[in-house]
Amino acid sequence: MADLRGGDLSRLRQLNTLTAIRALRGAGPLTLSALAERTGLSRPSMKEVTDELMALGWVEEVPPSPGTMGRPARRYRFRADSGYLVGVDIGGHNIRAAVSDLDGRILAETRRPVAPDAPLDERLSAIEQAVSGCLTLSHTAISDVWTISAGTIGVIDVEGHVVYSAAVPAWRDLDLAGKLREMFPCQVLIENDSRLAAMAETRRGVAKGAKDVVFLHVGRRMGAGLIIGGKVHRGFGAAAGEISMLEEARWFDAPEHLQRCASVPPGTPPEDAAGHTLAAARDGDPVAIEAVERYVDDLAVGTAAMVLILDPQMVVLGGGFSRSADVLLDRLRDRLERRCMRLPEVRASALGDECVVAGAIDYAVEHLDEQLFTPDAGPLPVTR
Amino acid sequence: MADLRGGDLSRLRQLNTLTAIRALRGAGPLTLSALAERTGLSRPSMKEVTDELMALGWVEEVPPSPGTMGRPARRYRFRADSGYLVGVDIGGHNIRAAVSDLDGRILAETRRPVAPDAPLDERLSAIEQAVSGCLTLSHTAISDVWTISAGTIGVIDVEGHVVYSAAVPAWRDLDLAGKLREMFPCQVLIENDSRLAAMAETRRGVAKGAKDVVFLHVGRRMGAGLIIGGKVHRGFGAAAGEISMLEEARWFDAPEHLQRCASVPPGTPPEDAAGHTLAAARDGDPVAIEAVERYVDDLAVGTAAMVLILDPQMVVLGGGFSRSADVLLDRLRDRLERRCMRLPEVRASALGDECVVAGAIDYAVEHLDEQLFTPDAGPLPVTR
DNA sequence: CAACTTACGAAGGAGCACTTCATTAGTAGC
DNA sequence: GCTACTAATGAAGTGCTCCTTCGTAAGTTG
Repeated sequence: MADLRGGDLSRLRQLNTLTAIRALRGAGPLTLSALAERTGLSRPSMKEVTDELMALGWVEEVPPSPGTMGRPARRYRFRADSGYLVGVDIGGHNIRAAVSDLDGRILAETRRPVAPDAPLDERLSAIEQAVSGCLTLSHTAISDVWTISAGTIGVIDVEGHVVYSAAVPAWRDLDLAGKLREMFPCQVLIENDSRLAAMAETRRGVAKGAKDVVFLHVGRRMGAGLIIGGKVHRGFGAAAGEISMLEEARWFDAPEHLQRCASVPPGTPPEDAAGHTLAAARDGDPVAIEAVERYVDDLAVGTAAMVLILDPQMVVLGGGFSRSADVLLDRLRDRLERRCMRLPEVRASALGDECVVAGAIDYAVEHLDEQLFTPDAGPLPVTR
Repeated sequence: MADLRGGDLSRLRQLNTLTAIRALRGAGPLTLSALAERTGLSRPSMKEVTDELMALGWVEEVPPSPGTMGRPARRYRFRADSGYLVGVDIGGHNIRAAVSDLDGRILAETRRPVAPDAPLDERLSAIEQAVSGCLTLSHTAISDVWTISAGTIGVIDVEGHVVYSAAVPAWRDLDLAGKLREMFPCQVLIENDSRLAAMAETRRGVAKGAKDVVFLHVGRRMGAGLIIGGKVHRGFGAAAGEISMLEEARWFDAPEHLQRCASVPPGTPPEDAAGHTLAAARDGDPVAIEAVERYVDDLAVGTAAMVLILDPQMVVLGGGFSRSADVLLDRLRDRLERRCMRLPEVRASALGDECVVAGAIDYAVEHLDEQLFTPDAGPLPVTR
């Protein structure tokens, strides 16, 4: 019972215009006939629509492809470069940023280390530097950026305030969206990093096309991102996926098994300890294997809870530890098989460290699509 | 990226026709002007649409309301009685059935007891009797029934096969939808009972309008139904909500605390034991209170898992034990507050034993709406 | 260079919704 | 009982969008 608005004639045109854009996105350059066939419209009507879109700057003509029979058809493509999107991953130890076109194709990427206990100003200026760095790399002006989309640890409310963040002390109660809006003159979106990573997996990763996905963000901290019905699930208070708060789920302290393992050489910096244990387990060190077994035992409890509650199509293992997925995956699968009714596919992320940045960009793309393809949004804006 | 179909002129008309039906549903009889205003169409256009709908039998004229200024406007209403829906609750001990009109208003209801260990044939014939009983009560012919929608314990796959059912032995591996199709000459829908009850709560119960709801189906067996984004969440293998399978969630044996309580008089039939304990706790019996405390302790673990994972707007306590919600609700709220990040609203179902039947009917209504309001479904069928 | 293939562009036609205006059927006041 | 007022009705005319059809243009192939 969403809207009760009946259709005007102009609305039909609007609908067809948007359908044309939609058909041009993703698919490469298309001829008029191909477009007409895909959308079900006749060529003359399609012509009018494309003319309008060209005038508005959403679509441009590309040279016809030679070597074809008959008169060469003119081809049109979506001008993905008529605007740019920026994704930011505000992690504890690193700030990553990437620039993409409106199709979400990443053009440049940067990374800046930052201390976990750095004061707020330092952290914010690292963000600014990371963003301007990748803008420079991709020869893009900030004025051409339509949306900046950032992911960070913690619970972020609908307006972009950080409600809660265990990992970054300076983050708490911060109006992050407001701060970023002061820094950049464009639309700002904020989301939880695990949710963004989950999104990236369903858009461009191993879970491409899956509708119900549980993404495990495993590293020195545990997080989860849920895709339900093909959409990111935020929850009523934007706190969905925080299963690590539940003692019985045994997630909170699970990484300790890896970090405090006796096989880690003394003097190893704490951020590398778990990596050592996982590597040792891969090489057959029995002490390390024992630690990994205990780690996966704990990981599997919270995961089984999510699988039993949601019955997803796939569980994706991502985050820092997913580099050692070969050590973890079969063990996790084994535990889940015993605990769950139906074992979902269990796979490792293929996106690695870029998953949050990519997800932030995918989130911005989705936001753009929603703005475009919501019928009641009024006429298409001019892009130049 | 759902459909790429551009709009035809006829599609615009179709869209407006459906919008008109939509506006007439729920809202009572409407005048042409009122309809036109709601849908945004002009009166002349609306007139054509209503004429068409009258010809097809979807809408009928009602006498104009007297006592109004000016020329009395003719009024139209949706013919909710041009078809009927039947909802069935196939429980362990009872079969319930109800007949409703196309708006989901329940016209008649019946109940037939059946033994939990009854053979398949007996159970199926009880279903047939329950359905024909309420058809007789409401003076409805089976040929006027468009859809039969049934809810039952267990995991039901997409085609209506029972994949798993712990409670009803004869149920396992049954093609329930097929059996019902043999019995009744209409569309058949099958769903898990907890999910249907959850649906009823968001359509007509305490969770009306809420988008994310966890429904606890508590009684001698534990179940859960999830509403996510306003829709019933089935899961990829239709096994969502089966948290009681997880040992750590402590749901499976939770009812034992109530059933084996020392305050239950010896000789009480097992199905009444828990009711006794809950009643005794209400009266202040310390032994019973102790049992209830332990019960809610366990109930809260699995519930907290769902709340932390999904962050719902509301938790609804339903099922047999919800009659004693006054004893349970505050205790549950207290536990959840301690365990969860954000305490959702916690409320008791107001629908009682009818919740599954009502949900089955709501499910059928939703199915009908989807068929009607999916643009690509072709022209409206004639209803008479 | 001729024949063939394929796309383009203009013209004519149909369907749907909008606006406008005279008409009709009631109620309220004298 | 008559007149004035109100609000819905029905018909006519207009505009927009999309469709079909047909002649023309721009290539490739033999």
